[in-house]
Amino acid sequence: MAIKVFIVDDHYMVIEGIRSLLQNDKDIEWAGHASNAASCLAFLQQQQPDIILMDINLPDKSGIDLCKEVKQKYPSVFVIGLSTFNQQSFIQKMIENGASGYVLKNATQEELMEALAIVAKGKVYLSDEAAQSLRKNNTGEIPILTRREKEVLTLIAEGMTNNEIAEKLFISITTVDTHRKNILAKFNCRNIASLIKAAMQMQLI
Amino acid sequence: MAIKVFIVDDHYMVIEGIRSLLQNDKDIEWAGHASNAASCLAFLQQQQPDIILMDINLPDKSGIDLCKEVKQKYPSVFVIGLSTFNQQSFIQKMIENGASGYVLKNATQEELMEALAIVAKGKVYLSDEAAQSLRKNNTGEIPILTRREKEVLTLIAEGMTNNEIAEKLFISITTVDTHRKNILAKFNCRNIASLIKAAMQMQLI
DNA sequence: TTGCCTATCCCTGAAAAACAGGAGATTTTT
DNA sequence: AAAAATCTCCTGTTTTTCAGGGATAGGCAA
Repeated sequence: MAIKVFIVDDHYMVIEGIRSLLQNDKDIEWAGHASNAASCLAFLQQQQPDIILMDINLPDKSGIDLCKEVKQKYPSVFVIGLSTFNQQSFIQKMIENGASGYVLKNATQEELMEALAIVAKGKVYLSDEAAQSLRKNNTGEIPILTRREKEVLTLIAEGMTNNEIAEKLFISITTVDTHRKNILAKFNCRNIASLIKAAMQMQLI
Repeated sequence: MAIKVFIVDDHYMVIEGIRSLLQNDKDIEWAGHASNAASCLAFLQQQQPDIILMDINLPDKSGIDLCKEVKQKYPSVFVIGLSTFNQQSFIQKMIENGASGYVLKNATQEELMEALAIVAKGKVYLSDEAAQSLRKNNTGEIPILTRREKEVLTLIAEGMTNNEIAEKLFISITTVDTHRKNILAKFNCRNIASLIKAAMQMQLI
């Protein structure tokens, strides 16, 4: 029985690319495509494919969130993350949210077919690069920030000084500084520059 | 006579998508593809296509720089920028560097064909969204950094102190400080936190 | 209730960076 | 060749950040 594959990606050319890669394979059935999370969910109400190839960057909702929602509502549908970014934090998040695989957009046809075959069996497929970046750099875990810390982090990223943040939040400068210190520790960063970079990469800002 | 089209994009699926979009058109001849700037330039030494569809995010060099280089060496080759990002700063830069068009990756087949046809005639094509974002929002201008400044910015983002950067680049601390100062001025940022955020958003890091 | 944990709060002193304001040397552009 | 941009370096002052430390309030579990 052919594997029914559905695609969510806001780039027409990527959809077209995948379609052309899959169309000649008899084991694959093209279930359709969506260019945003909303129409993907609408489609799933009508019918469920076997596998969804899901872009991480969607216009209305991140693929990471969409994945979670889909797996909650339709646990039998397998999700493969699709992304330009070989970022372990993304990969990790997708897997945590129930994805069965992660494939980079520069993957070859063989890789893609392999991923679909393996995931269809209920196993997990990670493209080589993805697996590699998951293994090394275990530092890439997303730190858990408290409400206050998130607040402070956001304000820091907006360019405010400790002084200004303190005034805004009605707390002492030294308190802001402590938060800052704790955030740095959680991110394992030496200074604000690398912190902001890391936080941006993890899409926390 | 068919238009010879060459593609530079590091995403296999995008290349495949475009190929499948173009392959049935008799006015289009597929000249080939490259996945990075270097092999694109190597190809051009052998032969020149009529139009290059050029991704802005290449692994070895930005499409913006590559465009400049290509137009310098082969002025008769037309370049169409290809990108996920509808950012007027990118569009502007590409046009400044001699590109004849800018198409988003979520463009339809018709748009793409139209762009190729118009550009082949020597005119400029901008996708509707691109044109629109060129008109409004002059705020998103990408600052022009010198080579040294880019270098320093990158090291700052990696969390290095002025001192360390100075050692690494074999220049004085005060020089690093000057670069830092100039970068902040160019970005119109108050401090490093907001600078890094801005630079990340502009994909400069 | 007591004890533990976490989030929140605060302090000091040293290090680092930002800011102001200059200036000479080299490379690129015109 | 002249003008403009870039890279280099300086002094001194102010501000911010960093790295120690410690205190308090609230939630939760034994």
